[in-house]
Amino acid sequence: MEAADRIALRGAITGVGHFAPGECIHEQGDTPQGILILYEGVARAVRILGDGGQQILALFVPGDVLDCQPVAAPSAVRLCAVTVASVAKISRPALDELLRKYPSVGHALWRETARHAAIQQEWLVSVGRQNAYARLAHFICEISLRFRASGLADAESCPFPLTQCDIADALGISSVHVNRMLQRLRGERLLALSRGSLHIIDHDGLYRAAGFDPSYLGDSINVGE
Amino acid sequence: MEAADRIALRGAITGVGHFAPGECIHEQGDTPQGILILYEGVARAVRILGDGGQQILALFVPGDVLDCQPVAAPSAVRLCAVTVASVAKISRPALDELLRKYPSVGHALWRETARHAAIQQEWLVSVGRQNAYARLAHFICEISLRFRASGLADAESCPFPLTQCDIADALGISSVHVNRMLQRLRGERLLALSRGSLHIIDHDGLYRAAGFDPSYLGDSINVGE
DNA sequence: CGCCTATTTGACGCAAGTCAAGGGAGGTGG
DNA sequence: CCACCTCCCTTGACTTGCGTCAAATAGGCG
Repeated sequence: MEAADRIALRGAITGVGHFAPGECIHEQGDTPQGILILYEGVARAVRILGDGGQQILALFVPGDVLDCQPVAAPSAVRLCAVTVASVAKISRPALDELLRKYPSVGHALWRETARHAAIQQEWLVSVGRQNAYARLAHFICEISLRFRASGLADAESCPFPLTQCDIADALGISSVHVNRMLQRLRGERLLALSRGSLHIIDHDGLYRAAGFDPSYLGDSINVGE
Repeated sequence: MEAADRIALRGAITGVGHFAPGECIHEQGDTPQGILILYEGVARAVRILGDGGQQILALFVPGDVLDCQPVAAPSAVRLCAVTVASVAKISRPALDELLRKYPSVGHALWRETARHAAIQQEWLVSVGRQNAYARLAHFICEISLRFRASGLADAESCPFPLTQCDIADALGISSVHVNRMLQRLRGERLLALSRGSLHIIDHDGLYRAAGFDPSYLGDSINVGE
C-alpha cells in the first residue's frame, strides 16, 4: 500500500472503539455500517451454531481489516475481542467517498479481502486433510508468524491469548484432544506454551510436523500508527 | 453488476479456452496472467498435497471468476475442468486498462472475491463442525442451488458431474464413507442420485439434515452470454 | 465381449469424541 | 493473610465415527 493511500485511509477514520477481552465488536446477523480496522490487540471471527457449538473462522492482528467487504450485507460471523482491543471505524459514506477519490485504496482493500480468503483457504486444507497433530502445529506456526509480523511478538516469545477451548473451536476438534496434542508437541521438544506465552523451541521441526509453507501469508495493509 | 460494466467486461476479453473433462486449466504454483471467467461447464479448484491426497477448495459454475485476485501472485491451487468447459481470459494489461476506465468493474470483481470467500467460509464451518452426514447434505444443497442459479439445472433434476471420490476430496472424508452417507440419504428418501444426475426428493428434509441456510450464496457477477 | 472405472459392501482398527474427576493458578472478599 | 471461587488445564476410561483394506458388483464404452 502506498504512503498516500495510507494517509487517506487514516484520514477517513470516523471513530475508534475500545473493547475488553471477550467483548463483542459486531454481532452475527447485523449489517455492518462501514468497515472496521483493528489497531491494537487480537480479535476473532466466530460462527455461532445452533447446537451451542462454534467455529472460529479467523484471527485478526493489528493492521487487519475485520470482515472486509465491498458492500454492506448482514454479517455471517460474530466479531469478538480476544485481548483488549481498539478498532478504527470508517463509516459507509466515508468509505464510499474514500473509494471514489482514491481508487487504489479500493484495490488495497480488495487485496486484503483476497489475503484473508487465502488464509481461510489454508485453514480449510488443514481442517479437511490433516490430522489433529499437524493441524495444531500448523495453527501455531501461522499464529506465531502473524503475531511477529504485526509487532505483537518478539523473536524470543509470543503472546498466546487463546485457551485450549478456543484452539479446539478453531481447529474443529475437542479441547481434550487439543490438550493431548499439545502434550505431544511439548514432549517432542518442539515448543513451550504456558501462561499465555508461546515459545517455539524447534522451529524447523515444528514446520515439518505442520507441513507449513508461509508463502500464503502476504503483507497486511499496514495502516500504521 | 450494471449492464455497462458487463459490456465493458465482455469487451476486455482477450481469449477463450476450451477444456476437456479433467483437463488442467491453471497449474498450482504458476502465476496467472490475468483473470479467468468460466463461460460453460463446471470447474474446480484443488490443492494437491505432498502425500498424494488432495482437497477440493471450490467448485465453479458458469459466470464464476476462477481464483479472482486483484494482483498477480503464484496460485495456491490447481484449476481443473470437471465437465467440458470454456473459459474466457482477460489478460493482465487488459484488466488494468479495464479497471482504470471502469472503477465499478473493480468493485464487482472485489464483490466476487468476497462472495467466494463467503462460500469457502461455509465450507470451513461445515468441515470443521459437522459430521459426515450433515456435511454431505450441505454440500448437495449448495451444489443444487448454484447449478440452478447458473442455468445448469432445471427444477426437475440437476446434473451431478462429481464422483464419490471427488465428493470425499471436497468434504475431507473418505470415499467409502461418502458412499455410506449417500446410502443413508437415499434410504431416508431425501434424494436420488445416479448416473450423474441428482434429484432432490424431500427438499425441506434435506435442508434440515444439512442445517442449510442459503443466504450466503449471493449473486454471481453474471457475465451473460 | 472385455476392459476400465465407479459404486457397493463387509470386517476390522484407530484417531478422536465424550464423560468425569482432580489439580493449579489467579482473583476476590472477609 | 487465608479461604474460597472460578477458570483452565490435565488425566484416565470408555465409546464411536470414520478410515483402511479388500473384494465383489455394476455400468459405460470401444
